[in-house]
Amino acid sequence: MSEAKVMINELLVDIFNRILAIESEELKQGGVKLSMNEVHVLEAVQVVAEPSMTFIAAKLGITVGSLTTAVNTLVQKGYVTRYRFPEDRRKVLIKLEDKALEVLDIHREYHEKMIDAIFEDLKVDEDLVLVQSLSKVASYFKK
Amino acid sequence: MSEAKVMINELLVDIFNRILAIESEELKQGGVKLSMNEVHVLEAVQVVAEPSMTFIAAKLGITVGSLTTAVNTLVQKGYVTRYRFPEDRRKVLIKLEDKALEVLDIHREYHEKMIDAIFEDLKVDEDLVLVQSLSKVASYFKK
DNA sequence: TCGAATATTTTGAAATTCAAACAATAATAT
DNA sequence: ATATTATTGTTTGAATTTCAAAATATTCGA
Repeated sequence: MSEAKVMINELLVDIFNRILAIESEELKQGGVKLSMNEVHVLEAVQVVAEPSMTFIAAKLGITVGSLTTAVNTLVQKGYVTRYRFPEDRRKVLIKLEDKALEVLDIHREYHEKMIDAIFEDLKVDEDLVLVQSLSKVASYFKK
Repeated sequence: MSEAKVMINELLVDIFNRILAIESEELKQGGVKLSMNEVHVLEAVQVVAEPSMTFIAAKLGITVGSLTTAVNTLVQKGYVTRYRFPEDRRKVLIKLEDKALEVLDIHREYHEKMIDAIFEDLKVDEDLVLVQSLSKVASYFKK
């Protein structure tokens, strides 16, 4: 591997290893009582086009069974509610309650700070390269 | 947030959510019986300067107690051994056995394929931008 | 309508995690 | 030297998270 490749690899591994612990710490300081796992479920519900169990689980890379238990506790804590999708009553859709939206606001602020740190000092055409590079990583993981 | 920032954010979240499941699948197909967690422990042992429990746990972003249980099973399965560091007998250092090195070879191949996919079609000066951008993300997470 | 396919929950068990208590060794201060 | 404090790691006890497989409900297609 070339020097740049070795570096990219180490950086990705490092970021991956640290990100969860640090996000978790940030949330705790923001007064949020949920685990990172639970917050990521909320985030996926918000982002996914149709928030059914199957789609949310796919977005998170976990099984639907795992998601069921996660949603159980979130429902119990009052962050989300379940409802049947009228057009296809097999599907269970998840709705975010106000409590969840507050948490997601705090989490989004953290993400924005992170992204700003990345973009600091980058020029416009460099932004483009970064977006394209990350697109490649993402599509590599999707196929 | 600008459009580029929104995209970067979504890409990072996507990559993060998928990477574990896919790495795990790749390993299974390579005939490796270990979980991704266990493989990441081996990886950290290999990378860290002095493979003591504290340093390895810090590299992984988990508590030393959690690492102890992970190392217990890896010792039991014959992938690593523990030994006391003579210069400071409080420290327990971890040594990779041949079995572990084989697994890490398979895992490294996967990482190389991933990195190659990223670098495909990128030009040299674009490589530099990517490295610098990721360095920023990494240093953001370290401070 | 009947059987296959899809969507989700339940079940049972294993893996992973943490915080706090405990034990051993080293460093510092008195 | 010896007591105190700090560092390093393991153990404990409990909670969380995960999965695969079985069970249930609904929809779709023949």
